[in-house]
Amino acid sequence: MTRRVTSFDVAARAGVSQSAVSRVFSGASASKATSDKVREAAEALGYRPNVLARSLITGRSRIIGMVVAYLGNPFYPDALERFSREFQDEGYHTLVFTLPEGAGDTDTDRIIQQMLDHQVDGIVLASVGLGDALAARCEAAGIPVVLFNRGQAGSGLAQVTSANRLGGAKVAEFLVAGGHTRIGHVAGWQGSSTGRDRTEGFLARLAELGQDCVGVEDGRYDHAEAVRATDVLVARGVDALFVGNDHMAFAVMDHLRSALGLKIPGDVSVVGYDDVPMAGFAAYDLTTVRQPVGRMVKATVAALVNQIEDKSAQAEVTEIDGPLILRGSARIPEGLA
Amino acid sequence: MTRRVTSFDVAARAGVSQSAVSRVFSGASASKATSDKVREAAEALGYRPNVLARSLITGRSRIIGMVVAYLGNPFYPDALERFSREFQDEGYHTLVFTLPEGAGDTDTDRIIQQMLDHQVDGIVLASVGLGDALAARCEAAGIPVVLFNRGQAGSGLAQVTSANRLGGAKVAEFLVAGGHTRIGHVAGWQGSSTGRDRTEGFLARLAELGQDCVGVEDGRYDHAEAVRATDVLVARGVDALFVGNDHMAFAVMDHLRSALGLKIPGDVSVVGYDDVPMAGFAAYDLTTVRQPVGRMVKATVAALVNQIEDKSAQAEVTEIDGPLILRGSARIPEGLA
DNA sequence: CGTGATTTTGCACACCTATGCAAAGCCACG
DNA sequence: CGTGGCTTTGCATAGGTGTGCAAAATCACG
Repeated sequence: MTRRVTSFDVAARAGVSQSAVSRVFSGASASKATSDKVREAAEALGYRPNVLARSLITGRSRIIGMVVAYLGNPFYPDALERFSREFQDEGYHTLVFTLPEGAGDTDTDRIIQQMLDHQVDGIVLASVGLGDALAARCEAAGIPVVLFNRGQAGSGLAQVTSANRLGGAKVAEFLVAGGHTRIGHVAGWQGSSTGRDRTEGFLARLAELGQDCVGVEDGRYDHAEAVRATDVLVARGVDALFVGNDHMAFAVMDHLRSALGLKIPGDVSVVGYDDVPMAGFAAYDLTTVRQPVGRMVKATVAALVNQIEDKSAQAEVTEIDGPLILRGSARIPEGLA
Repeated sequence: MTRRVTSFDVAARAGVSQSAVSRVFSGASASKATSDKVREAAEALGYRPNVLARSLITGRSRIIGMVVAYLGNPFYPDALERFSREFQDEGYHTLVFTLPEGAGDTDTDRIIQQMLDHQVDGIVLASVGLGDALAARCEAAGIPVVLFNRGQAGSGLAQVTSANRLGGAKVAEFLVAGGHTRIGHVAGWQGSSTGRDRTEGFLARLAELGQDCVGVEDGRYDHAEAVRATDVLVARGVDALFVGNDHMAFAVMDHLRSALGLKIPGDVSVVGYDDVPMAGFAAYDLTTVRQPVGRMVKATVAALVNQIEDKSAQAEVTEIDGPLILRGSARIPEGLA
């Protein structure tokens, strides 16, 4: 185990002081001459600055804490992968924190502490299921936070979501235009802003169009709950279902077709939300509102980096619109094909 | 921004030296009396040891570098989530590194350097697609490495996989027992040990049973390639397909049913590999060989932690057997129902 | 060449904890 | 009470970098 090569070694070889080496590598001012000498020596010795020592002294780790709760919904792995890439490009790295199943306050506190311990420069809260306590405590710790795919009214926190109300409204218009009269809604978890907003936008537009909603059942973003909700709504004789996210929509479709023997969209139209890759698979061919993950991630990264580098920057609230993707799981209105 | 509370602050308040504080928190010997005083003072001040300073001096960061390439295959998010949990339980954290699409040597080198920069204590290479160069360089850097779901013969590296040859063999037996006579194989990428092993085990057992294989096409773990392979094999009149992983199997099934109008398992039986959660969804109901993710992850974590804590520990090669899960995508032999 | 303005450089210290070493404390036993 | 063995404690330093400050070097200009 050969000892690490330090800035002193480079300094000695280049015939300058250690601080000169430091300055060259941290981008501070240095004359062309010394800069060249230093780089050459560093190259020869294979020197790389020690990130830990640097972080210790600057108080900035160039690490982003990423809190996720449930990667079973394919929307999140997709986002995570993009986050990792984007942050890498910005010179940051991604430390993943996973919240246990039934995350209590104890767990939340532990996670926060661990993030503080590692002196993360910023935090992405990427799960709808995270308690407000977490966000509040991050904020209190003075670390920039951006909520991803999750809002929190009046929190003053930066947040990036898709235009959930608008998205819900689009679905309402689409289903009504399709001639559906008995429309039901398997809602996303109503404890989450994302779930609530989609539901609100959907119901509001439905009302504006003079349509009743046959029923709203909270699917809690859960497979089994979604199935239960489907049973309830089918019993009321729905001819269309708006499901709070794609992941639940798959469960709903499976149940409709296999257990209940219904045709999609013959008997029931189904519309989802997210447009995860799987939604395009032929087995589901799901009509759904696209969340533009790519742009959402970019916006989140930009907002976070901005806050990190300029602490006075105020938290932005970003909503990104996404189109309704027409596929085969829902009857398509005349003239839209 | 209030200054961090350091071990000196705690020491002052507790009336002991800084080293006493350090010893209490690093688990070294200390008398009950001082230990109590220190803990009390720490509690009162809200002290937590600075991980960076600790890492700097001990040379151990308690961070694991996790290299993944493609989270689109749901097997990996599942694994990642479990890794994160398991490592958290062991007091480690997970730094995620994402390999760009067409990862060249330049990218590889950059990733390695970044991991070295952060002084990760260990590395999990969790993708079949990673070049050997990466593994070799990690090894050379003297950092413990474990290959997850990926082998490399003669590399001397620790590795954890499922029993891929055996799994392939099980599928062969199952399909033959089911009375299939024109069996084809959409193989996993033959550049990966995982893909090769499954194929070898499958073909070998098929031969032992006196069955020909109608054809083997490399699906490269890719959606489009799998579809292409399916076309080729269907043209040769297959009545059963063994597909190298579930992710491709979904594409194959979609194509068989939607584009080619074939019934599963009426016209063609399909068997996959992995048993990702989606395989159980009614739309696919895929018969497949289960990779026991939970146990594989635990084994990987154990092996890595073991290597980290005892550098002389030699690299183990672990193969974990998984059962064939019978579902509806393939004809079930008499007497097995 | 002299002088002031500006850039570059080196010194020394800070960041915060772990740990080797020696001194001090404790205990038991004769 | 004295002595030896063992545990506990404090001192001082290392780990590798960034940065304020003052000295030195460079530059521009009269």
